[in-house]
Amino acid sequence: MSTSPSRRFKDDVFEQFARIGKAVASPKRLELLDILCQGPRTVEVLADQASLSLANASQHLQVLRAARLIEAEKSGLFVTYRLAEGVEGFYLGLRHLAEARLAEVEATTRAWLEQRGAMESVDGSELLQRALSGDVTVLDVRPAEEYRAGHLPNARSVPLAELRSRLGELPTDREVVAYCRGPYCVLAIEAVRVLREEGFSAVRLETGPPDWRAAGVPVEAGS
Amino acid sequence: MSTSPSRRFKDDVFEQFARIGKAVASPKRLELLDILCQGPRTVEVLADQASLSLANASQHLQVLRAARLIEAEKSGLFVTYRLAEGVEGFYLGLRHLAEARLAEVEATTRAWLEQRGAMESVDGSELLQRALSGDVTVLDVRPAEEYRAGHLPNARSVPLAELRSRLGELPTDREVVAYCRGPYCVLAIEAVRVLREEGFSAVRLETGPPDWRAAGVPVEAGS
DNA sequence: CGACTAATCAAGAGATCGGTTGATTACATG
DNA sequence: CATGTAATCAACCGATCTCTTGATTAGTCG
Repeated sequence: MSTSPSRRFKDDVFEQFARIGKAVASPKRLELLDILCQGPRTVEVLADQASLSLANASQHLQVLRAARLIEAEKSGLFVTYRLAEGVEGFYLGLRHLAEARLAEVEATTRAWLEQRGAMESVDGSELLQRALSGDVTVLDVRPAEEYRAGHLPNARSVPLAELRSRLGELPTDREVVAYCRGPYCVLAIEAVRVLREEGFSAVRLETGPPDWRAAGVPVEAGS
Repeated sequence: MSTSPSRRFKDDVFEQFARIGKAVASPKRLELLDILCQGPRTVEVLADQASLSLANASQHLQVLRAARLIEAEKSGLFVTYRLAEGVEGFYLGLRHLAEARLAEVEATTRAWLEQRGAMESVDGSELLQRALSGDVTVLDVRPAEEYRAGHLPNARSVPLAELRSRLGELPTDREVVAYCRGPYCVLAIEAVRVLREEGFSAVRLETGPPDWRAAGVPVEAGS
């Protein structure tokens, strides 16, 4: 059976589209994209954060690069990968679609949060407004370096690892809002747990820098 | 080696996200989504338009359904599939990303169009404005049934199959704008070729109903 | 009820994908 | 130039995916 030329054309086109699809068909590659939404990273860091072997991470990154979703830049001994133009928006769109349509995502997160005893879910945008307003203490509990790369205007950097030892710095009469990398990062969840243990009134802001950028919320850089 | 609970959580979450990715990792499934952007269809029609065997189409549709991208409704002997909420936007986003980032898509289309001798590429949005303004003849060359489901305000339905025999209906002193299902549908390309052969000044509008809906362009229904 | 049809199910062959391991390349540094 | 390190390449196995074929399930109609 012979194929019509227009069929061949369509097959070609959709084959191309599917390259993007195939690139985001693997959980690990999605996780790499998620990490890269935070900013450029070297292969080693990516492999570490995504719990992959170096070789495996490198392979996944090359798949993403072949689909033009990320770009590589070699400087000296290190290769730094960054998201390509327009990919952050696409990834967030995929995530939102998954959250909206797959009840399982909600179920998984709920299960995790409940197990950590942190379930009161404050309305996200309202909480973000309060964080921006300045009448709560806003904590950025990511590693200091990530804080430097971009953070909420009046957030102070207190990496989770240092939180316990720096509790004295925090005013005890104000509510504390903690955030980290986004909805599926666990740093802020842990931070809130610690803060509550120590008697603070703390809540978690579920969104992170990528979400804010996409929504046009101002994100400061530097210390 | 034991995995930390937070690693397990992340793995679960990204596994869920990847369900969406896997669903759009196949060219055939993307084509099915593309067709469904035009409106609900039965399995048989989908199989036919995508050049798939019935069983194969059914399988692909079930993959899409498992990812909650489409919904099925059985009425009598037929099962009608439709896009789920928010999926059209996601699909268009994927397509735009592919067009923007994969030079190969551009190359494929260009090759096809050149071969058909139809390469002058008029600016899309400007052409759409002219089509809406009413001072050109606008032809919807899709099957009549699809015209009825939604079309540009002052377009008239002239299915490609009937075009040659109905050329007399068209004013000869005005430019003709023909459109079909979208950028990767070949009906309008063929229509423009025919029209030019017959002495008309004709151009193709590359966008289609899904694009217009996404852009907020009014789309009328009925005859 | 029996014939017919839309759609799905089930099983299998072949291709593709994912991750591991060990070697190799490319660059920096003493 | 020898050494060390970031990253990639190459080969391989098991798992998953795709499509085909043939049987099966639901629903319609005479």
